[in-house]
Amino acid sequence: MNQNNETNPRKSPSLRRPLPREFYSLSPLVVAKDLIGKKLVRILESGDRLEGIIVETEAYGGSGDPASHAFRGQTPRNAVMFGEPGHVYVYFTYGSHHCLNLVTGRFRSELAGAVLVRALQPTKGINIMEELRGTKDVHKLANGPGKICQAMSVDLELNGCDAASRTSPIRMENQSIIPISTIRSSPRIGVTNGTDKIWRFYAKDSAFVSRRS
DNA sequence: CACTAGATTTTCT
DNA sequence: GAAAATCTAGTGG
Repeated sequence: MNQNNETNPRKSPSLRRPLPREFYSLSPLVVAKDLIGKKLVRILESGDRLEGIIVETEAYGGSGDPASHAFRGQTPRNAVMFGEPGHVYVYFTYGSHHCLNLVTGRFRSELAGAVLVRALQPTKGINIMEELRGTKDVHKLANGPGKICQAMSVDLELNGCDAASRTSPIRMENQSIIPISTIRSSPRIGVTNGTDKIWRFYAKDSAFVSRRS
C-alpha cells in the first residue's frame, strides 16, 4: 500500500505546503502557542520522512528575557536567533544534547526571538525514531527537547536552515487535531532565571508532553 | 516512585 | 572555574 501523502489525492495541496514565513514573523509568545498542533516534518538524508505533532513549546525573547540565549547579545552560537524568522536554531547543551528552535519575530522592540520545540507526538517514521532513540516506548520517543533531536537526527548541521522552504530538511505543515481550547500555559521548564514568565505552552490532554501538571 | 551524579560545549565571571 | 532552555542510569524507599 502507498503511504506517501504526496500521491494521496484526498490531501489538499495546501496541506503539503510548509507554513509560510509570515507564520513565524509574530512575537515568540504568539508563535509558541500557534505551533501547538502543527506537524513537524524531518526529511533524513536517506530520504526517509519523520513526522510528529507538536504538543509542547516554550517562547524565548531577547534582552528582556534572562532565560534566553540572546539575553546578553549576539554570539556565534546564538546568531541565528537574531536573523530572519522561519529559520531553525539548533544548539548543543549540557555537553550532550541538541535542542531545536524556530526563529520568530520579536517581542516588543527586542532584537531576537525563538520558540523551543519541547515535545512531539510521533506520527510517521516511528520505527526509525525507535532505532535512533533506543527505546520502543512511543511516549518517550520525543517527550523532551533533547529527545526530539535524537529521535529526528537533528544536530548542528541543521542550524540556520529555512523551515519555510519547500525543500528544507526540517519544515512545518498545517494540522489541526488539537483544539485551541485545550492548550495550557505554565512557567518554562529547566530555567533558573525568568521563572516569572508563563511562556511554556502544551496540549493539556496529550500523553506526549514532557511533564504533566 | 524520588533523588542524584555524570555526560562535557558554550559562554560568562 | 562554574552554570546551563537536558537526559539517563543508578541508588534507595
